Amino acid sequence: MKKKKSALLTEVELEFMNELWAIGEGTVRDVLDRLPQERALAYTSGATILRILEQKEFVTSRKAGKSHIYSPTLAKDTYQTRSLKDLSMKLFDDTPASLVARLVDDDTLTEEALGQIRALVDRRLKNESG
Amino acid sequence: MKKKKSALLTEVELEFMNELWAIGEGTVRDVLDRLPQERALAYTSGATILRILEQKEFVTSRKAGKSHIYSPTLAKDTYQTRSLKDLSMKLFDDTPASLVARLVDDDTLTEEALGQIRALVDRRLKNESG
DNA sequence: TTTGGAAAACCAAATGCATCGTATTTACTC
DNA sequence: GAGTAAATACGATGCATTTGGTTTTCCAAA
Repeated sequence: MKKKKSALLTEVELEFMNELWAIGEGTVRDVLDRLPQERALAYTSGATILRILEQKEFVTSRKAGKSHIYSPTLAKDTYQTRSLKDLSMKLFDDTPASLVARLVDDDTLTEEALGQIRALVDRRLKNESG
Repeated sequence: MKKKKSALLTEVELEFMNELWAIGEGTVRDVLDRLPQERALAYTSGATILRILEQKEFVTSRKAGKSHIYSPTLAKDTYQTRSLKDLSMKLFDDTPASLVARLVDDDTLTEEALGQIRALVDRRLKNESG
């Protein structure tokens, strides 16, 4: 009885979800129109992706006129957390600190970004409920 | 002429690379023996994965006796950075700070882990070459 | 030195999923 | 009812994962 829910989005699925998260909800056309110029997908391709997302329960749809309007069933935040957990588990021995260690070692990080990161951590530590 | 270097490991490839990184180098048998009990892959499956990794230039091999010995061509650190960059780009608007924000918002993070994270960031900020 | 066997390499493919599209049908609008 | 835009059905292609069957390679014993 292994309920091995995949839970993670594929590359193209994520591409579509990002647009849905940005606009809240939308039709196939809405999403397609938001993709970059050079990404010239056929209408049916977009429809297929959204249908698959619905099947995997990442989105739901409702009928409006002749179109379906799709909306995410999970918040982007939630999915971000899930992804980080997955990456941490697979590549960082399930140790979030070592993930951050690698991140802040990145030479291309700006000082500004570093400052922001410290501020975030500090704020969180202060707000810790005792 | 798009030279679309994939650059990222698949799930099983990563599983194998993790073992190679742990032991430095090894044969098909060496890697297979390190996988968890319940992961009962056929020998040929392991050999195939390593051959693909070699083809993608994530490992090289040398002959020793009748076996091949495989070793990584890139450090785990390097690949960690690459993965984080990819995740940050695809899911965090290319803003590492928001990635950390999500990470430290995770309720399951221990206070200890949070402290470690802050220490890392502080150390990095102090060591900034002026 | 030959040979027999074990371990590994090599080859070729089956399965399943992700991506993308064409052809066809359906459903509004005027 | 004609025209248009969306939905649905269906399938081609390619990659990831896994394996079985066959050949090669090396070692050790007769």
